[in-house]
Amino acid sequence: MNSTIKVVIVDDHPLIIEGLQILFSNSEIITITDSYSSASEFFARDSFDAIDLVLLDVFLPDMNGIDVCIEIKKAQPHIKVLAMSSQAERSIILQMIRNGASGYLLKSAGLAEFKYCIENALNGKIVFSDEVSNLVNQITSNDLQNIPRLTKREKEITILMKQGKSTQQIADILFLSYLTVQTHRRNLLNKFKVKNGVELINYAINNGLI
Amino acid sequence: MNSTIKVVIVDDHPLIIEGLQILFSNSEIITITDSYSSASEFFARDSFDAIDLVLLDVFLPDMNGIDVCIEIKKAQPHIKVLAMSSQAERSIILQMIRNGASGYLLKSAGLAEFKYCIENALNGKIVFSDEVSNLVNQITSNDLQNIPRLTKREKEITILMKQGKSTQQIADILFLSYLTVQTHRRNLLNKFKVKNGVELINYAINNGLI
DNA sequence: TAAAAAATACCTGATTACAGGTAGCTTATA
DNA sequence: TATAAGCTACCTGTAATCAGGTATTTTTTA
Repeated sequence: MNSTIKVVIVDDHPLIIEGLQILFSNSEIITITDSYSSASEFFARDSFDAIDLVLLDVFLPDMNGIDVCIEIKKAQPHIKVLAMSSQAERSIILQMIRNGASGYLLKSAGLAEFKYCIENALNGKIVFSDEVSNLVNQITSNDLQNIPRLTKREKEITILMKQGKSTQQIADILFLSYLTVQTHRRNLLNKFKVKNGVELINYAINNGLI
Repeated sequence: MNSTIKVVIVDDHPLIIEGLQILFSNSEIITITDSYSSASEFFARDSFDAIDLVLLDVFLPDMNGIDVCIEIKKAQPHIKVLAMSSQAERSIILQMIRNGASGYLLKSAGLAEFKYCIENALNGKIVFSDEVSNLVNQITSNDLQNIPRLTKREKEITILMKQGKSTQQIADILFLSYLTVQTHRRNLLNKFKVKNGVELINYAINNGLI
């Protein structure tokens, strides 16, 4: 029986993958078994049984890390997910943890932190790299309220709004009725309790929704 | 005589440093001679003569990459500077190049891109990793002219707009006439050649104006 | 497969933003 | 001290957004 921890990496930065592989190449506890540069590549795996933990980049080219985390935990609850990012954004950290992630690491974390966090995540702990810990400690009840998520259509429309497109232009681009886009816009404003498009975009950017 | 290219890394991500060192460990052309995790560590070197190129992270804990680049090029013009970042922000790319950097690489770039860019930067070329190239190619005459800067009043109003405040609310907050705020809004849209407030805010954020 | 969520579409009225022009006053700066 | 740049303010008309309600169809999920 093999008792090493089997870790896969999902990150679109080849350098990070290289670095992690070197880091754990001599480890008898942790083995990097595979690495993927996109979410879809990862999900295309044949089997997920032999995975103990996923080191997951928060910003991937095809999906955002929160959605990836949700999908992994839904389909393979035995897999621990450790989020990695270059920046520590409170809202993203919170959403990750809320959706089942075992922790959040900054890529600027030291090598020892990586090892420590992976091992402790496997033991069921919620782990953060040092800088993130400080942020997490500052979290108030205010931050704990759920941030509504965007549906596929809503995301499309939000991105077009961000580009300065008008309701009519968005309708033309997405082949929808002007009235449908109007409805989506209204739903978005209600959903996030904002008063206009400018505030909506600002909120969406700050919370990593687009 | 030694003809290898001597490269130093300035980056606060240990993983990236590891990755780059591995990447070039077998190279006969490129040698990583040193690495630093902050700008001040780098500037504390005894001598800069033996450096051909600096791989410079744009976001460092103590200084921003643009200022580091300016200092390097001022004190040691013979050193080529290659900027590295996780994100491709047009305004930062432009400012880097304007201040003497030889190129801009995304950390998500492939290993081959890193090699290619370092070698060509040494030959005096301006180099970009693939994704960045696309962005740079999109730079139109619109972007090449200097980005207009915000006046004090305009900045106040832009920030309030970002918060979702209406023209009337902004007028109340700043003790101005509704009509005055209207004029400022119009000037802002003209100045940045955008069509509406959403686009304005997006532009301002992307270009570090607010 | 039934229930819930998402996407689609329409109507109406009120509010706000956008676009054009004009102009006096203040504050830097050449 | 000119001259430019910035700030202030007004008028008018058009276009777009916001806010309320309703409702059918499709897709997802329990």
